[in-house]
Amino acid sequence: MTTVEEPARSGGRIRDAARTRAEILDVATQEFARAGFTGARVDEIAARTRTTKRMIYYYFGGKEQLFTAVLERAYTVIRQAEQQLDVEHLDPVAAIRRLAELTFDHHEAHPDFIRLVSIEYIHEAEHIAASEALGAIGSPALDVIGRILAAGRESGLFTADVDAVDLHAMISSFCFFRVANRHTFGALFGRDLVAADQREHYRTMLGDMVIAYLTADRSAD
Amino acid sequence: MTTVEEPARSGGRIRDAARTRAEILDVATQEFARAGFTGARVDEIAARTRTTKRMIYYYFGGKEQLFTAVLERAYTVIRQAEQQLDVEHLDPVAAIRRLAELTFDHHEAHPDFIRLVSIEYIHEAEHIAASEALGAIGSPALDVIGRILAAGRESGLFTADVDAVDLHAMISSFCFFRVANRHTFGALFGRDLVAADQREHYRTMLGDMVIAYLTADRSAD
DNA sequence: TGGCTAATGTACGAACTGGTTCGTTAGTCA
DNA sequence: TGACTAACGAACCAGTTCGTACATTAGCCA
Repeated sequence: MTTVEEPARSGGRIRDAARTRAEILDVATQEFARAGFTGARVDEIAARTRTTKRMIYYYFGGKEQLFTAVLERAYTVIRQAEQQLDVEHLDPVAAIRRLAELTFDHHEAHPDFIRLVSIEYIHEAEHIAASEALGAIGSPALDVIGRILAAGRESGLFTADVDAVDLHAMISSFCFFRVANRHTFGALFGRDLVAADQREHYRTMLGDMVIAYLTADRSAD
Repeated sequence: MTTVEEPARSGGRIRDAARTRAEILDVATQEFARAGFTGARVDEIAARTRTTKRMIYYYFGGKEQLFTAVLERAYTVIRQAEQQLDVEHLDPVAAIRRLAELTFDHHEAHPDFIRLVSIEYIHEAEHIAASEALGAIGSPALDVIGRILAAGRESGLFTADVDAVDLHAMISSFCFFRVANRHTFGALFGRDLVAADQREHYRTMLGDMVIAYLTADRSAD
């Protein structure tokens, strides 16, 4: 989440539409992630900004559209990370593992993103549906996965018959759950899935799981 | 979720503490799942009940405690399902697959439960923490998993070095994600993870994944 | 340099919401 | 059978919350 820098306000009013907009988005992201859509307070967002509530309505139109804008930016960030992925020079096994680790790392580094997605689920993805930007964003990772899968199957290493979307779901589910259920799981089973000293353990576990699934001996089938 | 039956109200006031309490819980479960904790309206819950808001405060004390009670009952239901599990006569591979399928089926059959857990995560599990009942509920499934794992390792079938809690997390993550991200994932990737005609596909995929992980050839390690 | 507009700030209000106050009644038990 | 209490209902209240009407100003361009 790109954070707006903090230039000491030179007393009077500053006119900088881009900065004002970005600052509202930053604070709104935090507030929505903190309290959910309904729980988030427009006044609270305004108060933690160097501008006023009036500007939120001026730039975004309303609470609903503001949340949509927040989601759009959050998804853009993860898509950009995926785009920087460069694994196709690796052998299929290493490539998949690398890709899974990228997802793992991103989820861990962006708990706010996970919270926003959880919140959006409660609202049945209506804001995503309302956004043209998100409908067309696609997922670069999907193309990469598709190519790695094809290469792996061709070489005979991968035996599983999955497509890119399902494998992406499998990888995401593990990464998502670990963060999204950190507190509930912790309270119920007494284990912190995001504890720092367990990080490598779960990161390896994810890779092992995906590779085992893809390369399992299916001669008995 | 046990639903209260609907005896035609015989005109006057009926006094049935247990029924009133249960009815409030039923409606509250729906309302909280629908709109989240903050989004849920106490007045709305009362309106959809044959009693009044006054009774909610009479029996539960407040919105917060009502939500805690709703969570307690929801978790109790899944724990009961786990308790009825009878898989220890099966071989380890079949037993684990059976257990994974039970979790799969329960998550699919109880989307409201998934929503409640997601909502509780947004509130950092504070209601679970506030409930003595939930702190001690444990998970019968964990004991079962532990015994199956031990048997599988002893027979040499299972090569993975996981404990019951982590395997439970792995199974749950797949089942949880599929339901919890149904709408968001669908809107972004155009695939409904809970589509009826894909049910067997994902159910098999889960089992394959877990078994592959547990039985993977680790001789190269 | 003067005017024009995008950008900004202040103050307010109508509707809502969780929670409470006060009064009523059904059922039971001595 | 009468009194006592658990169970219930209606109306209300104080604080909050999204959204807006109105006033103002910075900065650019003719």
